[in-house]
Amino acid sequence: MGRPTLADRKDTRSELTKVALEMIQTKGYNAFSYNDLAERLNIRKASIHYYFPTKEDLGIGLIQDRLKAADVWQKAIEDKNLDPQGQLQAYFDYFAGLSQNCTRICPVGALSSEWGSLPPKLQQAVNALVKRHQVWLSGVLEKGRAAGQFNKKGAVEEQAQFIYASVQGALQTSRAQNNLDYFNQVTRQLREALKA
Amino acid sequence: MGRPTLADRKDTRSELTKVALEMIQTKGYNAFSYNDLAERLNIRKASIHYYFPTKEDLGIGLIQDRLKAADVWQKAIEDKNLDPQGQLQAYFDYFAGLSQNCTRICPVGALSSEWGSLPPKLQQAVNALVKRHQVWLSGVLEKGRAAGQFNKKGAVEEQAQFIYASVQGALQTSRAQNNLDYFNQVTRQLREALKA
DNA sequence: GTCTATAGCGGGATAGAC
DNA sequence: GTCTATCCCGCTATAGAC
Repeated sequence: MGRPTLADRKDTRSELTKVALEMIQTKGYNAFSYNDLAERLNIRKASIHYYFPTKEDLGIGLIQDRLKAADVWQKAIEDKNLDPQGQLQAYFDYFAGLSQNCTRICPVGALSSEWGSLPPKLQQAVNALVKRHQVWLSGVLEKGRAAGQFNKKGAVEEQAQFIYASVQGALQTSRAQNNLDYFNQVTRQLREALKA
Repeated sequence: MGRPTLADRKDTRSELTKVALEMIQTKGYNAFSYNDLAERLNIRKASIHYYFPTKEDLGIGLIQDRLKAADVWQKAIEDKNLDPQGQLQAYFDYFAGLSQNCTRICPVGALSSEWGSLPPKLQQAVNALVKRHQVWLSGVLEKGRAAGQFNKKGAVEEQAQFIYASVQGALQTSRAQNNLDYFNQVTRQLREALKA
């Protein structure tokens, strides 16, 4: 382990995925470059290839980071002992916070919109993350049904898809309208639609 | 089937917006080039600048085309004398068809996801189209409420936003999962949520 | 209205020094 | 691990002939 050149950076790799994530959320996958990242981190763009030989590798690595972050988030929620209603609300709150005053959307939604231009392995990584979200939502719905908090219209998996799609679309349209109320109105109606 | 040639092209401008539209729907705004368009139309890329001096002009022109197409579609729906329920279903059917077997999404959703990389005037054009959709949806909901077909939970504008966001998100996730049932499940649940 | 030719820039990626 | 230097490519856009 060599001495870091820049004293204020602990982990270049995680800084890279963090900034790349932000750029995907704000501009999209095809609108940022290694040069953009290099300027933000104050390094040369060639250095980025040490961590991520190709941009595809960077995209995949970044999505895998989100997969781990989802694990951490889900465990943290578990520890709060919220009821299913509260867990669903925490999910909505997470995305409302991610929005950063209508400047960012979900990276998965961003990548899904550029689907046809993504390398297949990156598509697979995105898909795995979508599945993870939907499985978690299905679990929450299942528990909520048992607790009498949610209705039983259709399979939980279908309701999970409904929630997921609506949240993604709401984040995007909310940003385009520059109005976070848009997002909140959608989640309010989702809660209503799921009520027992 | 060969490419369109000079002989069977009636209107280069409309061919350009048509192909650019398709590419935005499949790959996104930042993932297609004038060269891509030139190859598809079998012309040289410099010729495209005659119609659209900049890519921004092309994007705006293409969205304005969609605005006109929305007018035409809405008038055609009017002529069918469908009840509000039927009009809403026609709206869903329109997007299911636009999906082209999970290869395309709504161009507005695509552009919304790349928001931070779009020129301001293109953002404005996109916003106008979103508004048009939501105003139409609000009108349908209003009539449907009067006819006792829809519930009156919240303002029609809020329900219109809910529908719009869910459709956009459903198209995108449907494609990522390569499963058009995904889209249909979401619209089914939307109908359920709106029921009187 | 479409062409050829090219300017000018920025993209991802690599080689090799340190 | 980060650097400099560089390659090759594709991009948007322009000039000017036809």
